[in-house]
Parts: sequence; C-alpha cells; structure tokens
Amino acid sequence: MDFRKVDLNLLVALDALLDERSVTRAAERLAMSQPALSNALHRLRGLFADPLFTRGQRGLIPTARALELALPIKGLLRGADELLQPQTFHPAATTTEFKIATTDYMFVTLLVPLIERLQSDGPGIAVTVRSLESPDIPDRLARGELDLAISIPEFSAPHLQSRWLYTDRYVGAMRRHHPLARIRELSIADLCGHPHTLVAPAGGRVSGPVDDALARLGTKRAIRASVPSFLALPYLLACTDLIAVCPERLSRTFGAELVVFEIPLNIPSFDVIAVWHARSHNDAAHRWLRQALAALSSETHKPTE
DNA sequence: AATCAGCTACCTCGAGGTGA
DNA sequence: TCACCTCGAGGTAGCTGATT
Repeated sequence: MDFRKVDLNLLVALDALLDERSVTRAAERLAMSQPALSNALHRLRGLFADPLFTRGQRGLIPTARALELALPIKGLLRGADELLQPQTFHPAATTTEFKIATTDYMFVTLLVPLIERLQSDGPGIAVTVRSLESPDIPDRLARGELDLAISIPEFSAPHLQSRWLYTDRYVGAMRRHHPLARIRELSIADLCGHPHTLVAPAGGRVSGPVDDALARLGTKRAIRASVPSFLALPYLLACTDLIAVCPERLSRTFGAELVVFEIPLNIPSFDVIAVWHARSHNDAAHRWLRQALAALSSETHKPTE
C-alpha cells in the first residue's frame, strides 16, 4: 500500500458522507465548500476503485463497498483521535520501569517512600536504583539508560533540567546510653571531646562540612571510623560511643536506640534536587515520576530554615 | 450534485550557499 | 565533508463563481 496516496482527511470526508448521505450536508458538517467535498469524493472513488455512492431522488445511495467501509473507518478515526490526544500516564494501569541514580541517603529519604507509594498506586511499576558515583551520569541520562538522578545542585549540568525537592540540614546523632546523651546543649568542647564517625565516599577525602566549620574555629575532631554508606551509621552508632553528624531527614529514620541533637556549629543547609535530560522533559511518565517525588518531599519534610 | 476555470496557499524537492 | 538554511519550480488542494 502506498500511503502517500492516502489522506486521513479523505476518510473523515467518507465518514461524513456515509452519515449524511448528502454532499451538501456533509460539506457543512466538515466546514468545507460543496465543490471541495465533491472533489474529495472524486479522489475517494479513485482510492477505493469504487463509485461509493450513486445519486438517488433524495441525496446519495451508498454502494455495497461504501457500507462495508463504514464501521472500519469509524474505528480507524476513533483510533487516530486517541493517538492524537495529549499523552497521559495512568500509574495504576502501567507496567514500566524507572531507572534512578542517587545516593544511599536520598534512597532512604525519597525512594523508599516512593517504592512504598507504588505498592498501592502503581503495582506494575518497577524502580531500579543505581549509584550516583558513576562519572557518566549526564551521558546516561541523555542516552535514556537513566530516567532521573537525585542529587545536590552542584551535580547538575547546563544541558540538564532540574527541580528542587527539599532542603536539609545537619544534626548530630549518638546512642541513647552515650555519655553525652543527658546534656541538653552540647558545646564545641563536648563535640570534639568524643570520637566521631564520618560517611565519606570510597577514595574521597576523609573530612566534611563539620571539619571545615571546626577548622574555622581553630579546632578539630577525632574521626575513629570512616564508612562509605549512611546506611551503616545506625548500626555503628548503636554499638559504639561514636558520634555522627548527618542530614536531619536521614536521622528521622533512626530507631529509638539513637538520639538526635542540635550541633553547636554553623553549617549551611543544602538542597536536594531531581535532575533529568531534556529528552524526557515532556514525557508523561517522567512528569508523573517527578511530580510524585516532589509531592513525597513536601508531605514528609518541613523546611527548617 | 457534479464539473469546470481561474485563483491562492501550501507543500515537496532539488539546487546552491554557508559555516563548522 | 556534512548539516543546515534559503529560494524557486512544480504539484496539489481548496476556494469562488458559473454552468450543466
């Protein structure tokens, strides 16, 4: 079939002619002139190699071939209409996979609630989580190997789209029976007088914003354990007298074995953002995912500043 | 209802120019 | 060399008005 010869508007014209059985009325319905629709009928006759209609006393009489075409054409036009409607996404009726790169901390604060939500709202949707430490995340977003990255603004690039999700700040955490646990307001001396644990990426520097703030005050802390994952903190803190400074939102997931406290340091808060490539900016499924993450962020997080 | 003439608007295609 | 843009020629569709 040579589809170059097929004009969808011709099928619309045939549909109207079959309904109206009159060139004049069909032309009015299609907001065309009567000669133009007559011309369209001429082309339809060529396309289907059939007269399609013969003239009767009151309008047109369809041929057997025209009657045979009536139902298939209605179905075809309904399908074309659905195809041209704005794209929508129904999570409950969709089977798909979202590939998201993030850190273990943001996995706990955002993706665990997302996956929990999907159990009821999108049972056919799978989430595959990748490490954010891979160096080619922007390229993988561009190639479609990743749908989204959840990170801090410094990670974003000019050619990527981004959306703010929430702002977090640093707090301290220690076990309930820690020697400092009964002190209401810790001093710098209290903080530096006890050993710490720190989350640092493999191969990265073994210090963080806490150490930078302490250095500005002319002091420092003793780091006794450096671990590569925030997920290790609750286990480590529960069985040692180590202190950890971590994002407040993460600290809310700690159990009753740990206590969370204000730190006597002025450390800037930080933003968490979603990052994606322009190729998926208008995709309905991607839009739904970004909206869901933003909603989860605002539902469970109150900005502290 | 169908067809024709004359007109306009739009689209496709190929040629040619330009810049990285 | 390639991608992209502009321009003109030719084809097609739809219009009005007149006619069969």
